[in-house]
Amino acid sequence: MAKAERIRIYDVARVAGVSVATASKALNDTGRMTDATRQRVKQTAAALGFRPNAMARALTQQRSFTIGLLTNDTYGRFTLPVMAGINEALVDHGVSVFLCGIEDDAALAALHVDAMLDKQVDGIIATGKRIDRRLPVDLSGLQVPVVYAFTEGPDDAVTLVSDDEQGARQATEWLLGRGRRRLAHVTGPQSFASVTARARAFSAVAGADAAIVYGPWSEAWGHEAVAQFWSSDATRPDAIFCGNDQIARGVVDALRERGVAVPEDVSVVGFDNWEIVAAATRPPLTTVDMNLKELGREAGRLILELAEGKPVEPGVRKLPCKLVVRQSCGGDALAPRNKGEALQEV
Amino acid sequence: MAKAERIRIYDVARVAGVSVATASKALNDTGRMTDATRQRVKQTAAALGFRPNAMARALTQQRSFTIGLLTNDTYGRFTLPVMAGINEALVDHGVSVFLCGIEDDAALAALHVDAMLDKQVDGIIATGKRIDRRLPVDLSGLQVPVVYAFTEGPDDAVTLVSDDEQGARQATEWLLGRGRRRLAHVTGPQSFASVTARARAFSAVAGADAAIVYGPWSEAWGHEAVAQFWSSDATRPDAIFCGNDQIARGVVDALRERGVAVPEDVSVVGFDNWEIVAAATRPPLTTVDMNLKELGREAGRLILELAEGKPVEPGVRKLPCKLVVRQSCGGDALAPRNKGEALQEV
DNA sequence: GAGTCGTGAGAAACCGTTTTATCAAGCGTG
DNA sequence: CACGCTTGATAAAACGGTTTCTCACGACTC
Repeated sequence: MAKAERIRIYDVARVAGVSVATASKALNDTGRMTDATRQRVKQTAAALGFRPNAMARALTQQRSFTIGLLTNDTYGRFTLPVMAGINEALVDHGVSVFLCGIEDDAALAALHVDAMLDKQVDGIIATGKRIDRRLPVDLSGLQVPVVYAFTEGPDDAVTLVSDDEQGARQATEWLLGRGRRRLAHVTGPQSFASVTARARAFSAVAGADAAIVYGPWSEAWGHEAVAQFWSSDATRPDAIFCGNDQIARGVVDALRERGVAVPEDVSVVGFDNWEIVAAATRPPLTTVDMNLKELGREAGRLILELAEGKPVEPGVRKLPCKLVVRQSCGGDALAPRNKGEALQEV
Repeated sequence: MAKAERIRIYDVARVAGVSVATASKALNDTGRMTDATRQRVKQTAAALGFRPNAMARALTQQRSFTIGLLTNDTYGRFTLPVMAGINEALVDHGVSVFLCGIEDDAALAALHVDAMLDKQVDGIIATGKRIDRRLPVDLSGLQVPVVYAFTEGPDDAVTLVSDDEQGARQATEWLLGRGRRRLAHVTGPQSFASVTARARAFSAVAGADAAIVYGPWSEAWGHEAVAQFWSSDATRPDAIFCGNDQIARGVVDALRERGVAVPEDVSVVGFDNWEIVAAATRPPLTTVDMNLKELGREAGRLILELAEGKPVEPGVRKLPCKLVVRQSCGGDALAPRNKGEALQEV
């Protein structure tokens, strides 16, 4: 099969019996001409299967319909849904995404950014695996707009993060709503901004005397925390809100091994809604979903507006989390309003 | 800070006191000129911070230094390492990657492919979550080269897959090498080509009478399989080779709950080396790594050669797996030669 | 019937680079 | 000293579109 020569606007013009200029204007719905002419050109183009060369187009217009996505999460559970959301928001506008994984390597990052700039991207979205860390590259002062999603940016930048406090509040209120009264919070290292934000919200709702313990983001830490709590009758909670799903899984496993029934004796809530962990836990975890895909969609929308020159208010935008109810807290009679939707997404 | 105008080759030429043509040739090490002139132009370009406009360049040359990556794995554990490998192979050549997630949606796929073609990609790499399924889009007869990685392509295509049989053989031999004699294989649905390939290799090494049971790819199935085996004294194996790490984790958990010691009483091997599962299992899993990153690197190298017009032999290339030794089989006195390297990558 | 105006369409310039064709100068040669 | 050859450098033509500017023509006005 011979490689079909790609047909150019020149061909369309010739076949339709008009000039190249007229053809261009007809196809872009610009300029003035008879409606008949416009239709004729369009039909000819369709018949010939004409597709404009995006390179040539980008050269004259100031848009390449291309954006760059920079991440240092190669490419873990946080970046993945964010990417999916970005793509979803942009595909309808004919915008393609350059994916660049930079492994906390400043030189590699600079290399990728230069390559993007050379390729005339209309904007750059920076994303990472941690909300309170910056990528190892300076994106300020670039000639293209930048949006930061799930990673820290300069103060005057457009930044999107999930609302950790709101998510933690919702989880805690849910536990209280199920009649639990002795709440505990088992979470990650205090050096994470997310950890302190969630802990703050937990304290505000559960009361200042509710226990909070910090440790690594691992299943093993979940086991250890349970061991600590159950070492004395006085410290045993009837509900445990965990900083992520891995810790929650460790907690649930440890409780089962001790003969403590989940959710009958103790309710457990996780954080992240990491399907593979949350759904495999026995019983499956009720957990907080950070809505990362929606965060990605929003990032896509914003970078698009910026690329089109529309003004976007700089600052940090917090997007709400939602609780996904499974079985680790018991029946769902008191499920929050968004429950149905949440389960659907699972 | 005023947006600095991007400087063009025209500026370089003017400052260096040469024509645009000379400047172009100087910078690309083509054409003929005094070495002094060439150096002067290069220094001027460097001093001015000149970066060529990739769009303009792509218009004249026949290369855009851009490739498209199509995946229906949005974007799970298989595509991720493959992508990382591809990027790694291409970044040094100044090639950027368009990432397109198509959710088994033929219309979306066609949309993305058209967008890629419009953007003059130099090639397309198709990848997926399953080695024996095709993407819902026909990539044959395109005017750009295509490489299939971890997904099925046409017979006359360039295809890269991991060597399931070799991986399974290595795992099985490893169990025999540790003195185990009653081997069993707990794996996924028989409808997967990977499953039958691994089972075939397992049988060949462990003997035709070694048990093989098929089920879903889940932890729960691991539990259930153990229950079946332990229902009778006659059927209890002393080593279990699992079809993936999730099943293996279910098996290990089930054994522990029954008071069967791993690895003392029973050795367990997984498949996939999915860090998050393999490392969190107690004890951590010895498992087969499909070397997906290397597979991605190879895909990158191949698409590059094809884009440069070099001939590449079509057909299926199988890349070897390697065993990653952790603790679920006991000490590592008999570790295979690649053990050191394997552990390093963990 | 001459002047004005709105309208449809095309010629040409342009985007930023590469590449081809051309050309002037220098240099040895017969 | 005229001739051909090599060499360094440039002008100009691509590449495939968009956009600005110009123009011819018919209708309308007075």
